[in-house]
Amino acid sequence: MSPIKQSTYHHGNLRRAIMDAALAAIDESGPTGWSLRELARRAEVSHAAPAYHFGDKSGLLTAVAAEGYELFADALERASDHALEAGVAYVRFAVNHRSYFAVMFRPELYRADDPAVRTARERAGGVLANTARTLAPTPAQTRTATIAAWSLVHGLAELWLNGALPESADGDPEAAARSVLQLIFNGS
Amino acid sequence: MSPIKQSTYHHGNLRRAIMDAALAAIDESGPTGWSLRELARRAEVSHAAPAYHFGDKSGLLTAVAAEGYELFADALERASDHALEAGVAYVRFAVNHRSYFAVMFRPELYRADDPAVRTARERAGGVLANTARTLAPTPAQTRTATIAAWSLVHGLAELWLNGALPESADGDPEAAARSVLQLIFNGS
DNA sequence: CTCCAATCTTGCCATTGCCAAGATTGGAGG
DNA sequence: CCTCCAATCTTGGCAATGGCAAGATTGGAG
Repeated sequence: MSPIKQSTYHHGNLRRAIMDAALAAIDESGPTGWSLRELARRAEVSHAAPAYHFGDKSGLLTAVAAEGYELFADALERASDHALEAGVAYVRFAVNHRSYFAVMFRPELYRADDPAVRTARERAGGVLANTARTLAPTPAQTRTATIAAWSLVHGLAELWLNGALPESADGDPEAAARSVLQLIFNGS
Repeated sequence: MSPIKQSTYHHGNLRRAIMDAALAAIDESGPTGWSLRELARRAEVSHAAPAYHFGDKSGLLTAVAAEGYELFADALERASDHALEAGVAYVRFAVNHRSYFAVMFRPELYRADDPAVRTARERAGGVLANTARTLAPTPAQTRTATIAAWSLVHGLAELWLNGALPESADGDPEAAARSVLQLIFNGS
């Protein structure tokens, strides 16, 4: 709008802007339904700016996964007092941060052995394992119970996100998670 | 090897050959880790042969999803006598046919409203719902129990496939499914 | 034997991912 | 205040990709 021509060069760090554009794009078209150049146009940067900050496409997704696992670990920690609430938090995170979630559990899309990713993922895994530990009827079944609980919430999140459940059209994911978890934990 | 130059034109129907090449490629690099032209080279056809048979990339994945849901429904039907065995069959299908499975539950990759896909998916869903019906403690919880059972096996399959569980490196997915399901169903 | 529709190929173009080289900037050091 | 520099960002270019259009080949119908 200004009649004075602005510089064509950006100065601040565009890294955040590009990440946000990527998250928005993933939200709309899935983790692979967009191109780097399209992203650059969204963020109003040159077509090579993403490559400068992230190396390449899988580098960008690596950063998304790392940040995602950090946020995920935070969210699980906040609810780790009660196993049931932690399960609800798992599903809530998946639904409210679907861009992160859709990348995190598709290791073929990014460098899963990246140090930042590995650290964050292990932190989240630790919280999860700790929370699930209380669920096993006997100590010998700790591992099986952990896998069962994890599978339950992860499966619900995935089915909800990809629209396999009719409920995901208009329903409330947290309520669904709560009733499923109550049925499994308490038999009611 | 033959000294006589073969015709450069294929005659039979290449559709099957291209599908198989696609399945192999998906197996190696995930549902989006390959290109149509790479596929054509694999199947030793021209670079436009896939487009003739499937229209475009998402058309090819639509065909994969449709065939996948058919095979999936078959597999579930064969085990539908016992809920637990049906659950094991769910996981077994995911692991043994990961190419299909990886596409089926990513509707943003293909045309989910395709008639063939829709029919096959509804058939599989029917078998699943029928099998799970016996699990609810009270009739009012039928829906919740169905979602719970589905989530459990689906989550285990996903976690196993993307390597989130350490067990998936060398373990036996069917055994894992069986112990998880026994713990949830029988409490042991 | 002729012809045709289905099948498959070649040719083409805009777009993409990525690399190399150039441009611009704020800030450090004098 | 000036110079210089490293980080940041842009422009330019190339091979590969997806998809369309047009041409080639074939088995089979009549």
